[in-house]
Amino acid sequence: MPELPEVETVRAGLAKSITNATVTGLRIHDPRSLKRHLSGVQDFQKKLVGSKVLDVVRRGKFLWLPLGGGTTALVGHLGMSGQMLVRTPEFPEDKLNRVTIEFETKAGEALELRFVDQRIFGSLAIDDLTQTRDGGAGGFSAGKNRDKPWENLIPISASHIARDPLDEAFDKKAVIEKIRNRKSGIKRVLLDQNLLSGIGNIYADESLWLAKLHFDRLADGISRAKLGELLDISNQVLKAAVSQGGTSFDQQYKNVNGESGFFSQQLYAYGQTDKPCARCQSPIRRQAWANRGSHFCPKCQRPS
DNA sequence: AACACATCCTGACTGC
DNA sequence: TGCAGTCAGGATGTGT
Repeated sequence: MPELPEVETVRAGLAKSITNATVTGLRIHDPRSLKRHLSGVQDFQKKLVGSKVLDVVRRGKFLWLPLGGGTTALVGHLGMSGQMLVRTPEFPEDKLNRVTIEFETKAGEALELRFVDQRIFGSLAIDDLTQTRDGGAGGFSAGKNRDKPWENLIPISASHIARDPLDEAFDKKAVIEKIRNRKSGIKRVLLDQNLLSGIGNIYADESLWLAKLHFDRLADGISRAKLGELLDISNQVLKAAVSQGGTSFDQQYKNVNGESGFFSQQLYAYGQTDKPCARCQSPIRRQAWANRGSHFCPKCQRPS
């Protein structure tokens, strides 16, 4: 599913419903969803149940919920098909639910967080928080609060993830220089979460269409000015998609209430195979690429 | 370090 | 209806 805008929509939903809630129980329906918690499901349960959720933080496509004393967090990644649904206990069972976390909110209400994931590429884990590499904030969470002791911490398992284009501390100039040192095609570079995070197949294709760049254009052959334009475009696309609650193509992406996002109505390239390019009317093409697909306009986006 | 690939999985959908 | 084939918003470990 989910790239930055979808994960941010989930983050905001979780923050609203379970900040300051306490974990009262755990039901594991498929332990494979906890495979990234290396010390086993017993340990996961022991560290989670009884903890209070202090905050909900995101960097790129990683989410984490600082717990208890603020030195550990529940780390979630949605992979290709993960959903985090917030339900009341009476709400009918959700299909493909892998893990249920039971909460009591500050107001005393019982809620469940259901981790639904068709393909099981997503995961939940408890991880220790560590200082960020650049000393800045770990990630984004609403309401800046310098009193949050976990402000400048990040889960060890996400500490290699670069800042995303919506991050206040995103260093555009530095990222441009790094891109200029890459000999891969520009799309591969855009998808490299160690260089900049949050962009996946949809928003890569959209950004490249808007910038009129072919996905296989060698990154080191693109001017600094053009790369700056591309990063600005990515920033705008991600922001616009966040404002629409993300992109829902099928039943895979839903917010915490099980609702779809609306950004699919504003896509120019991704999923638009054979439809006319909005600029030049040439049919958009889908080309097999790196075990997935690239959507582009063969006229507006030339390989060289 | 950087790069290209294979791999982890299930279910929905298409066409015969 | 059944069955094979195709497709899917991602990260990671591997060998070079």
